[in-house]
Amino acid sequence: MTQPAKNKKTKADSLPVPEEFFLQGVEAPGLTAAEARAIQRAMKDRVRVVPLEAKPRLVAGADAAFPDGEVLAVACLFTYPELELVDMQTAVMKLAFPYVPGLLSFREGPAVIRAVRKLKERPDVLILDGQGIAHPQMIGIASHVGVLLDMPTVGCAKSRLVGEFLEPGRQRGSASALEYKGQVVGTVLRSKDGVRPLFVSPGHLVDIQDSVDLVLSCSKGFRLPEPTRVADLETKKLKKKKS
DNA sequence: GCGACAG
DNA sequence: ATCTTGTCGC
Repeated sequence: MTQPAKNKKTKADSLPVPEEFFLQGVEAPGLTAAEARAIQRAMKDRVRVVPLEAKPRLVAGADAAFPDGEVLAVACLFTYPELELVDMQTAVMKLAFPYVPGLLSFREGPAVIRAVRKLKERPDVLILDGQGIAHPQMIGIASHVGVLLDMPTVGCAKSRLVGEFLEPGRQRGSASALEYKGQVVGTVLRSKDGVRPLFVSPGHLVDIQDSVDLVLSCSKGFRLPEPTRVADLETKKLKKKKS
């Protein structure tokens, strides 16, 4: 048996063991899109869509902004269901991955994870700006971050990435199924009368019903639920400060 | 080959 | 996401 002159081994071939996905995958600079997708395929089996284990007492929201060449993530912690802000943490990193539809977690994930880890208390559930399983590989940023943090997460995106749906009613609370490849992967939810609907899908350790209930119970008069809304506002304030 | 395409 | 003032609507 003749062996190839070169034992070419791509980063995708030498996939890290689960515990090392974060260090070797997500934070690896120079990662290619193909390698990122390989990591997603290897990680997707770890995503668990199950009912939330217990009623949450602490809910967090995270989002990111991009001050030239950097990723600035903010994580906000709230009591639930009161929704009182009790902590806020940030993380700044060099931008190491471009925006590629379907690979958002490799661009924002690292910073978001760092910010969440800095919170003084561990959230019972985390809401992220993006998709959960409503994703081409069933592992959007919410699922990806949830697996890496081993924490319940909910994806709450402002627009659609994949799937078909019927426009939900115009009243707050109206919802319709988001289907993709014959599966219901999420809910198109009207969080406020007359506004554009939100695309809610389970990230990790939560199910579709939990996701919708949480987003709705966290929405206080605005389109976005408080955790994500406040994190987004803060993200922009901090970015402005930098420039 | 032609669209679609989280943030 | 980001570049950007005023402006239409509830």
